[in-house]
Amino acid sequence: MATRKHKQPVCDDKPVPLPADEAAERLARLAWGVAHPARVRIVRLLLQRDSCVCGEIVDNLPLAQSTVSQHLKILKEVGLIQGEVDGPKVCYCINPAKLQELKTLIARF
Amino acid sequence: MATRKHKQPVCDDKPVPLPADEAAERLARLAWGVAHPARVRIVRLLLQRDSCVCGEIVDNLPLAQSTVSQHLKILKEVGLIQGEVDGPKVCYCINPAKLQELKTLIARF
DNA sequence: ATCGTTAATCGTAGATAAACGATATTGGAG
DNA sequence: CTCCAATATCGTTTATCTACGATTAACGAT
Repeated sequence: MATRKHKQPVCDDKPVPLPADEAAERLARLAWGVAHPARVRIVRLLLQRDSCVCGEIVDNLPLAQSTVSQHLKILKEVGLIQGEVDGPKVCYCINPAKLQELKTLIARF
Repeated sequence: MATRKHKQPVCDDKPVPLPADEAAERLARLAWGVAHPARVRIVRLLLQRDSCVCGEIVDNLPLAQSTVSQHLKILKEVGLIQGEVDGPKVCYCINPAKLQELKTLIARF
């Protein structure tokens, strides 16, 4: 996608379509974070209980522990959640700022 | 994902975790529709011009016509846009109801 | 009837995602 | 120090996405 080698008069009438592109990528990335039922449920769960040990999340999803761990990783990478090590456990919680950003960007659609 | 053969007491204390799951899938599917920069831009474009011939969309994206056509197909499948044949051209427009649904579901997060 | 334009579909290649089991890693208990 | 429980990571398999060019289908106009 990022190569941009086709179409577009390159630099004629329009100012340039790139500024909108960066915004599009941020929104796409955030949307992507919740573009899977398991991840939607994880976010919901974290919002309800406000914080949640990984094991609880696993128990609430019909997925293997390793799979859940991967989804958590994705959500972390996107920035929607953050995990804090608490002894042998890891406590996850929502990153309100990022969630708000997602809400705002979608709302402004 | 859909096989559900791990974890969860299957059918004990909880009424059943499926109602929430269905909602999660609807949201995930809608989010998925805009989980790609090109599709975000298409939606934006359609909102600006309120209707748009396919060719214009192609001209506004750094992608081949066939690729754009695929993204349009995805957006159509998700229900966010609809296309109407107009002679040899196809005029796309937003499906306001679906977009609203997406907004609402995200806002209620 | 044929041609040119527009858009969808086909076929393919490469990248990424999703899921799992198995294996490491970490930290607290004994 | 050793063991156990909780997570993360690895390796693999299968499926889906993304992108492209080429082809097909649909329509208007000549």
